[in-house]
Amino acid sequence: MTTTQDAGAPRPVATLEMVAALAGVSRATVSRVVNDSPSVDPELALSVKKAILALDYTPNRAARSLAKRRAQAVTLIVPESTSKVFADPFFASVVQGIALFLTDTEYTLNMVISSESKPEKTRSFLLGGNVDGVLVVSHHSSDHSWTHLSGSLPMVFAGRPLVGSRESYYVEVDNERAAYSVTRQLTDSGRRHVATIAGPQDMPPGIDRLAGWRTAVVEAGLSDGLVEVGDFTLASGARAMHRLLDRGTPLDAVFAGNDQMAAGAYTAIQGRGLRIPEDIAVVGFDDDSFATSVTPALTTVHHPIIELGKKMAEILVDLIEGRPAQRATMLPTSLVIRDSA
Amino acid sequence: MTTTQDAGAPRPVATLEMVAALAGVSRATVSRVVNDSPSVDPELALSVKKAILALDYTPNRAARSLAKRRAQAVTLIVPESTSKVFADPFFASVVQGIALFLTDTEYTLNMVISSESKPEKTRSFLLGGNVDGVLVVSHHSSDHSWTHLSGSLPMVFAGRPLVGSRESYYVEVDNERAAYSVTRQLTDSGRRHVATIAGPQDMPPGIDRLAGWRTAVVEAGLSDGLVEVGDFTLASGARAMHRLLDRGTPLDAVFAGNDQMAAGAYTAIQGRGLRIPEDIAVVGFDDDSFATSVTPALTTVHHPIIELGKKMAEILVDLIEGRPAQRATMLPTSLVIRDSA
DNA sequence: CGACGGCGAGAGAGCGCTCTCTGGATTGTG
DNA sequence: CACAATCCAGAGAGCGCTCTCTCGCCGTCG
Repeated sequence: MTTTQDAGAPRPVATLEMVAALAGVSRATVSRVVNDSPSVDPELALSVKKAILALDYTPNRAARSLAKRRAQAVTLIVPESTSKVFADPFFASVVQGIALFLTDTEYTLNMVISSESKPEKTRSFLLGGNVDGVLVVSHHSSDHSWTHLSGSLPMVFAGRPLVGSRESYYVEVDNERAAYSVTRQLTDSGRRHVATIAGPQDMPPGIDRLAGWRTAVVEAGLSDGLVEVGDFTLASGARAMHRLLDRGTPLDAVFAGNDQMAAGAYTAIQGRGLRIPEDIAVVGFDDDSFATSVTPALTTVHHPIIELGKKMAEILVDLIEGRPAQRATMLPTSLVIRDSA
Repeated sequence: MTTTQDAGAPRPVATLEMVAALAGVSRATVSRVVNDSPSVDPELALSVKKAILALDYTPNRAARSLAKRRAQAVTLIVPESTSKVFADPFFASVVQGIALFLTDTEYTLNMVISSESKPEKTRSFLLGGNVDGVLVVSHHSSDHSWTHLSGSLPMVFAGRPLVGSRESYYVEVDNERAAYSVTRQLTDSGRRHVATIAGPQDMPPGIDRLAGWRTAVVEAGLSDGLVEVGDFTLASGARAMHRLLDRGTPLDAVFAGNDQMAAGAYTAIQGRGLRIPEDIAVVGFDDDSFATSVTPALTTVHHPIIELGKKMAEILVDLIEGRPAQRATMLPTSLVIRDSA
């Protein structure tokens, strides 16, 4: 019914000045209280706080950034290719972790989809002083197109970048070790024909998890030839499993590079009338929503993805604020034993 | 207190002033060129543009917002409950659509996870003039906690809000009609025992799709008693399907409220050795990644989710800029016939 | 008892931009 | 040809905040 007349009702936002007036002090003092700097008379501070409450005052971000020459914002870059698999539970959880950490800070999270078509736009946005730091989340290797920015702007990656890892800040888990240990779960229980559905071999997690599997099977004196590669999607997992099954060689266990592919493997295996884990044991990696939504519940490696996001944000904020941080951060994983192996 | 000796390298960002100096004009003129306002001598404009290029100038967001009294930013609210199912392909695609639209505008997208624990923080952030508009995406009904803000701030919802839909702006598809038509696909092909796995009955899509199914089966003279309710997750779809199968009554077709639940139904059906579509035909809703990653490929309703995100953003920007917009926007759906029915 | 030091609060100068207002040049009109 | 209307660029006042600098007050020391 209402004719939307512009941005709506007069929204009388309180300013620092108004608070100062109400509290009978100078702007500077209010500013000190707001940024709880030391050395403000407690009594005065109290009356300022009351005024703030009374006026429902919120500092204006723009004014603050302008004065501070700090954007008070960090940007999450979503490479376009990733956005297609935005639905990846990995991505989703990382973002969640990041957002969770940032809500307790002064930093705002903004998101840009970096269209490969006009990277210039993204670049100038980032370098234009609109952002204090950058987070890059992607499973893919292509995003190292951003690595070069890390000289001019703090940035943190999810996962070890394929190149330039010595100069970059990143957070990850020890994929290789975790893959090794979950594969051991298979070999230790007597499986003799242990295959793997590996992730893309141009991505560190794909590479490292395959390496961990290989170490385990070789150590157990088994063949390391049962490898098929997928792309971390459910469908690719199913296809890879079919190829494995079509080889006609014995097969009694498989380690999938992530849970989505494991779920795909399930449909292939069960579609052929085979049982899990009786005929073929399956283990995955990530412990995401797929792990528990399949039957039987998947034995997998718990990947602390939300933690990973939080940690990334934490490191970025440290960097922005000039605190020292270590370049590589490893988060612990743990084995989650369920019913599939 | 860290002596923030700004860790970042000297980042010599160009200012309007510098551009003006280089071009030999006043700041005002540069500003006019940047905002391509009319009435600037083309020749002058050209030299300004050259100066901009030469200095790699990017307007400072904070300064601009401060002067304009516009944040030039829109916020996406992610209710905490949703963030748990952030991996929902629906959510992911909507966000993608939003981001895609906004990259071509002056608006920045920022994301907040509204923790139910401290809604006050979110509220004051939104009302503090840090944001020009709000987008709310959630399958759930709880987010109408935000509806009351729509008086003070333009906001657009994904999907019809359960309450207050007359006063809200939202974009959606005609769930009921689409559900009707996909169910017709079942009844028209001679299925006589058409069940449904409905979504939550406290969410408009859940309600409307069930209604569409009901209309179709009643119209075909069939029973409308074969209803089980799920929560839009894969696992719930499987459970609901099992319940349907356990009824012991004849059943030769099922309409799942979304593709994820349809995928869940697949595992239940195939797990019992029944064939799709020979024994039971299955149709879904959304046409998301699940639709094509299952075998046989799912017949479903194409839900233009990315478009929906784009449209939401478009409407929000219209609202912010004072252009008129209609409250309810319906996007067209289409039937996608594959192999499952 | 005067000088000095320390500390807390105020004054005021910006931060980089927008936008209204003004003034001068150009064009149109009687 | 004088005067008004038109147009366009420049001047300058902020937008709301931070932060350095200054000042006034008090306690302490010589």
